[in-house]
Amino acid sequence: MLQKKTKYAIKALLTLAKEYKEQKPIQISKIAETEKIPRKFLEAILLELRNQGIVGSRMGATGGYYLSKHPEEIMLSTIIRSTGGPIALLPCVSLNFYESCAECVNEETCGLRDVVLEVREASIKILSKTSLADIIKRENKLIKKFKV
Amino acid sequence: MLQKKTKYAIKALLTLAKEYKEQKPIQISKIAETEKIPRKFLEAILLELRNQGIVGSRMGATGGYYLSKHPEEIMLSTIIRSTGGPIALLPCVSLNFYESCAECVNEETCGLRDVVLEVREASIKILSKTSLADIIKRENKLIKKFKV
DNA sequence: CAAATATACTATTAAATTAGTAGGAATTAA
DNA sequence: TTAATTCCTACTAATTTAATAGTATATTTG
Ligand code: FES
Ligand code: FES
Repeated sequence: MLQKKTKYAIKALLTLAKEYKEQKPIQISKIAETEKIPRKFLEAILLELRNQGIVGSRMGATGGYYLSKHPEEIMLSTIIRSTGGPIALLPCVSLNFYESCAECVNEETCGLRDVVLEVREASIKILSKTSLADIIKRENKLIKKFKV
Repeated sequence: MLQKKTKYAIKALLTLAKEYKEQKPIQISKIAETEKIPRKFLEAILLELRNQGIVGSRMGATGGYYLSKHPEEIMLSTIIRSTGGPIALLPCVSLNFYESCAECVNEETCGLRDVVLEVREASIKILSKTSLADIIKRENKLIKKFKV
């Protein structure tokens, strides 16, 4: 399961993506309101995303946050990882949060690891080809579909 | 990420699968020892698996636990679910642990949900076709491969 | 039947993670 | 200079996960 933090991050970035125009900042409070995210929590999340280079910011009055890349270049897998969420089901197959399995004698010959590796590949395949722009596209398609 | 509980469950069931012979019980303490699982914790896990119908048990001296089905019939997806682990990345796409997304206005038109749904399908496809017997087979293949 | 050896069950406790908050410093526009 | 905004550090609260304790109940065996 993704943490709330990760879900909030995705939602916040989607808001930025929807009004994307290079370097044009949007305020935390506005994002918090439209996405129903606790203001202070969102502040911390955006700060983290900034330190990861996913968003940029401008301080002071009329300041705020903006995407540091085009919405088509920001992938779901990147967002999940940047907010501390491992994608793999077990630490022994995680690229970015690797940890060896204490109880398993030998990783190389672990049958469970072998399966879980396959699941990770399948998940990453989808998550790393889906950008913020793609999510918005999907949304529009769904809206059309349900309006009929 | 799978919980330790889930990983312990899988490991324990693999031990039972490796010595599978209908109704032949193996003791908790033996499993705990070979898989390095805290004894009392494993006791609780096996009890839960029994209540889910995945294993059977016999009380008293010479008692213990045994698989209630053939190792080929016990799927990874079933074990994960039985130990409380949702497979989906978000509760709104979980079959067995469904919960609506508080902040999302409309599930039907949510683009994020749409992606996450796809990830779930991909994961379940693998997990629900992989049985305990399959894991053991994979293990043997890997052992062969690395022995050469 | 009694002793030994298992699981069954209930109730806690401990540890770790996640979620959220508080408050002031620094920065910028007007 | 003032108002609006992000930056940053340090907490606190809530929830979930991991693990333990202790007693009851069942079964085998001498
Ligand atoms: S090595 Fe990670 S599950 Fe065995
Ligand atoms: S409905 Fe679950 S993410 Fe939007």
